[in-house]
Amino acid sequence: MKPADILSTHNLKRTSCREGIINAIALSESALSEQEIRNHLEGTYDRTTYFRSFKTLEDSGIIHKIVIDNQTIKYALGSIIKEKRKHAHFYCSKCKKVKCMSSVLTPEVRLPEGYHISETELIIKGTCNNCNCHDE
Amino acid sequence: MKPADILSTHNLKRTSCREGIINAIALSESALSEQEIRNHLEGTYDRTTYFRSFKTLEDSGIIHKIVIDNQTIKYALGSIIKEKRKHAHFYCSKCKKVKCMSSVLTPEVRLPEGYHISETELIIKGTCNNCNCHDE
DNA sequence: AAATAAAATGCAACAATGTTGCATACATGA
DNA sequence: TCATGTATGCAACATTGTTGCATTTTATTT
Repeated sequence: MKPADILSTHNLKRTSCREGIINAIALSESALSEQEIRNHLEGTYDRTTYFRSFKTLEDSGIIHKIVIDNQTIKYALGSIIKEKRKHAHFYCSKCKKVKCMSSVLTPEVRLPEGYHISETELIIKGTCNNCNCHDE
Repeated sequence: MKPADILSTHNLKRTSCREGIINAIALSESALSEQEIRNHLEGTYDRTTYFRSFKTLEDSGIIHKIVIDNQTIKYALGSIIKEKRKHAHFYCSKCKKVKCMSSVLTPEVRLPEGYHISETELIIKGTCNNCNCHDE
């Protein structure tokens, strides 16, 4: 599905910024930071526009935000677009890339009486296959 | 073990700020944000001092940082102090408290060939027993 | 107890991100 | 094409992270 269609499907207006964001993320095999997305886009947009675009796209489930630590925020396509189950995210401390690990699903946890779960995040940190390969 | 002893054990100088931080966290049943810790302390310290104190204490494993999202950062005692295994953290979206869920250990994940794991974080979001109780 | 060396702190300055209000520009359905 | 509801850009401000440097403090040595 094209970025434009994704937006229409979710009753969102088609704007170049939104389409660009979706496109950039869709083309990348790893999750992207705001900065990385900005570099991919042709047009130049205000920070506020990115902020609100991310929010809108996230609210619709088109993208999802992955917070590695408070200085490392990445965006990937949401499960609505890529029919994926809830998966873990891997952060490589060398190349700083974040990849969705579709082979690792987030566990079904059991909490004490009275707790309600809305969301579970599993973040794995380490070094990726690519970085380890170059080392040897 | 008292805050002062914890510091000595780790070859760190005893300062009121560090002791205060450890003390505040130790007395709380939930993880604390910088702001919450600051409110607990008697003395007033510069932001930089907090920043560096957290870093030092974290490097020594005395405390650990829990990043819920980039605007919600909490600190809890490290596993060195409380002999705990790596556990999940629960974030209540109502009361905003973060609790260490010692009953839920982080899973042992298996990644594709070439990946090396240094750390695994499991964050569960939802509503806690206390908040759900008051609802009904 | 005083001196000293090493380390912690406060202050200034700056970067990145988050966030809101408001005027203006734009997309889309009629 | 027009009208309307939105999206955008700009300004302004909050929070957190981060570094350099001068000053103060801790802990050790005399």
